[in-house]
Amino acid sequence: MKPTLRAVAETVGVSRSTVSNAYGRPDQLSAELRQRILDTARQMGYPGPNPTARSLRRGFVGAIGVLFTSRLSYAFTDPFAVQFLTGVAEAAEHHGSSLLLVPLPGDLVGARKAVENAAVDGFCVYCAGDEGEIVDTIRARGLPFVTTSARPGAQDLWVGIDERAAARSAAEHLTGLGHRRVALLSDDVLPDTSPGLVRVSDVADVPHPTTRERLAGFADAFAAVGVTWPELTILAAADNTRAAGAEAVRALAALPEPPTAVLACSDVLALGALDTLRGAGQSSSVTGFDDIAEAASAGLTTVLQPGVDKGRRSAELLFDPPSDTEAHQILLPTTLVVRTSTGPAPRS
Amino acid sequence: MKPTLRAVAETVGVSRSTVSNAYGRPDQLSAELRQRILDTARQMGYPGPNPTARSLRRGFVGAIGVLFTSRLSYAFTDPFAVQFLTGVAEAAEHHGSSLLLVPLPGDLVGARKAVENAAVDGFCVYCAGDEGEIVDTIRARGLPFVTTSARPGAQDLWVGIDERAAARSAAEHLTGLGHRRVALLSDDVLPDTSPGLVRVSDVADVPHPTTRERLAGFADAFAAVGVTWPELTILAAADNTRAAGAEAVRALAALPEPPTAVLACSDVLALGALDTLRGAGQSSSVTGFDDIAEAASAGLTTVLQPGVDKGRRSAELLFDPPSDTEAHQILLPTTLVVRTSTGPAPRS
DNA sequence: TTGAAAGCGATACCAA
DNA sequence: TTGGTATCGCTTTCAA
Repeated sequence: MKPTLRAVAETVGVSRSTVSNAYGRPDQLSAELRQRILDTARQMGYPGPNPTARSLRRGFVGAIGVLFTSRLSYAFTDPFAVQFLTGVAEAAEHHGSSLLLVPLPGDLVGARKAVENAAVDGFCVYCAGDEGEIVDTIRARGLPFVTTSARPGAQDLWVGIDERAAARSAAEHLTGLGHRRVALLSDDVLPDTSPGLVRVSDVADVPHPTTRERLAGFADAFAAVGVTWPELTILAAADNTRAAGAEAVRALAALPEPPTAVLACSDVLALGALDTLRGAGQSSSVTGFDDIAEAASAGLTTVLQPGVDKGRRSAELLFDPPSDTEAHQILLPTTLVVRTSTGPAPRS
Repeated sequence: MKPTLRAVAETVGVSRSTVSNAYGRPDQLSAELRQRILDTARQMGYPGPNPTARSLRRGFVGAIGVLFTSRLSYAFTDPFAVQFLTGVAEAAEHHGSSLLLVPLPGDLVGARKAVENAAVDGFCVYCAGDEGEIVDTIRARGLPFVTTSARPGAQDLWVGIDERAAARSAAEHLTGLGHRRVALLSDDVLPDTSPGLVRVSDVADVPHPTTRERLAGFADAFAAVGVTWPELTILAAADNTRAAGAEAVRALAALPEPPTAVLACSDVLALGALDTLRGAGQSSSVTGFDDIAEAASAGLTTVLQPGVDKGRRSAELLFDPPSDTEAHQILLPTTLVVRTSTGPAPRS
C-alpha cells in the first residue's frame, strides 16, 4: 500500500496541512521545511496528493468531458469527429485540462448513467441524437455544457453552423446542374429502420436534429424547382461509415428509374456511395458534407465546415463562459466546395 | 447549490446508507422504499451520487488514461495514433471504462505533474520519448501501465512490434531494387535540431527509442550490402506531420548527388516526402511506416503494423493483467506492403 | 510559519 | 431490510 499524506506528516513530525502546503502552496512554508518534507515523501514512496481526493475537496476536477452518441470507437472512425476532437484537445491543452471521452450507450438509462458518472467540470456534447435527455441530465448535475447540434433554447452555449442553409447550398448546386431525381443519404434517419430505402412521410418526423435540418435543407432547394418531398428518395445508412454508405446505395439498383444524384449528410457516407456507384460504372453525381481530408483526394463536392474550429471554440466557451448572453451562440461559416464528383444531369 | 445524498436522506427520513443503496445496490432495500427515495431525490434536484466522492471511497475511478508524448492535438493529426486510440476505445468501452486523454506538456516537471494529477486506474503510454521519467512517475503512483515503445525491462506490460526488423524489411526491399544512396526521414531524431539535413554520428545517439530502432533497422539492411551509416543521409522533420515531411525533404535539392530513395519512419512523413518529390517531378522511391488508410490511395510502399490491435490489446492487458509473467509481452506482426511508390534504382 | 479541526460526498461493514 | 459509524485522502479557514 502506498503511504498517504497523513503518513508523511507523521513521519516528518508536522501537521497534514503543512505537508499539503508543501505540494500545493510552496509559499506557505519555509523552503527548508518544504524540502525536508518532499525528500521524506519521496523516500517513503509517497506518490503525491491523490487526485481524486484533491478533486473532491477542491470541488473541481481539471477535466472536461466529450460526449459521443455513438460507440466511442466510432468517434475515431469519422474524420470529422477527429477534427472536432483535435480542436477540443487544443483548447483543453491550453487550459491544462484533460479530456474525458465518454461513450454513450444506446439506451437512455445507460446514457444517463454515463453522464452522471463522469468526473468532469463540464461537457462538450458532440452530436447527441437524444440531445434533450442528455442535456437534461447534465443540467441536473449543475454542470456547464456546450452543444453543437441544432440550436436549442437561446440560453445554452452553442457552437455550430446553419445546417439547413449549408445543406441547401449543396442541393442548389445540383439543381443548377439540372438534377431533379435524387436520393438523400444519411444515418440516423428514423429509429429502428433497416438500411436502404426508407419512407419518411415528413422531414419533421426525423428525430435527430442535425439529420433533420440537413435533409430539410436539401429538400428546400428541390422544392424551389418544383420537386416535392415525396419525390425524393431517402436512403438510410446503418451508421456513419464509408461501408454503410456503400451498402445503403446498393438499394438504388433495384429502382426502375435510379436517381441521377446522391446527396449525403456526411463525407464518409458520400465516399461510400462513390465506391458503390463508380464500382458499378455509374457516373451519378454525389455530394458530401464536412470536407474531410479524403474528400479532396476523392474529388468529392462537399460542404466545408470548420471542424477544428468548432471543437476549439466549443471548449473555449466552456472554459470562459461569456458574461454577455448574446455571445453564447457562435455561428460558424460553411462553404460549398465544388470538385469532380458532381456534373450535369444526363438528358432524360 | 445542488443537494447532497445526506440532504436526501434527511428529507426522506432514512439513513445515508439506505439512500446510497437505493442507487448502487437496489437489492438491498425494498422496491417501495427505493422508489420513494428516488422520487424524492429527483424532486429535490439531487443529481445522483457525486462521481468523485464515489471514486474516492471506492478506490477506483472507472477511467484509464492515455499518454501522448507530443501535444495532445497532434495525437489526432497522425492517423496511426487515431488507429491506436480506436483500439483502446474499443477495449475501454467493452469494460465500461472511460478514456482520459492526458496532454503532456513539453517540460519534464509539467509532464510529471500531469501524470500525478490524472484521476485514472491505469495508463496506456503511447510512444513516449522520455519514457523513463514518465513511467517512473506512473510507477510511483502504484498504477498499472502498458507501454508500446521499444521493449523495456521484461517485467513491464508491453504491446508492440519488432521495430528494427520491420524497418529492415522496408530497407531490404529497397536494397533489392538496387538503391544504395538513400535518405532516412524521421521526426524526433535529435533534441533541438533544426529540420532538414542532420549529422548523427551514431544511431545509438538517437534518444527516442522507436526512432532509434527504426533507423537502426534501416541501417542494418544497407550495412548488409556494404553501405555504412555515415553514407546514409539523415533528414529531420520538425514533427510527425505531412507538411513537416514535405518540408524536410526539400533539403535534398541542395545535395550534389541526391539520394534515389527516401525511407520515412511514418506514413505521414512519407506522404509529405512524396508531395515534394513528385511535385518536383522526381521519381525517387519512398517508403513509409504504419500503413494508414491514405497510404493505400497514394500507392505508398510501407510497413503495415496493426494499429487498432495494438490499442485494443494494450487496454486489454491493462484491464486483465496476465498472471503469467511470460504473457506480459505481446509481439504483434508487421508486413511489408509493396505499392507503386518504390521502383528500381536508376542506373548510375 | 505552523497546526487543529472541520469537512468535501459518498460507501461498506457490521449490528440490529 | 435498515441504520450507525468509520473512513476514503486531502484542503482550508482560522487561530496560535
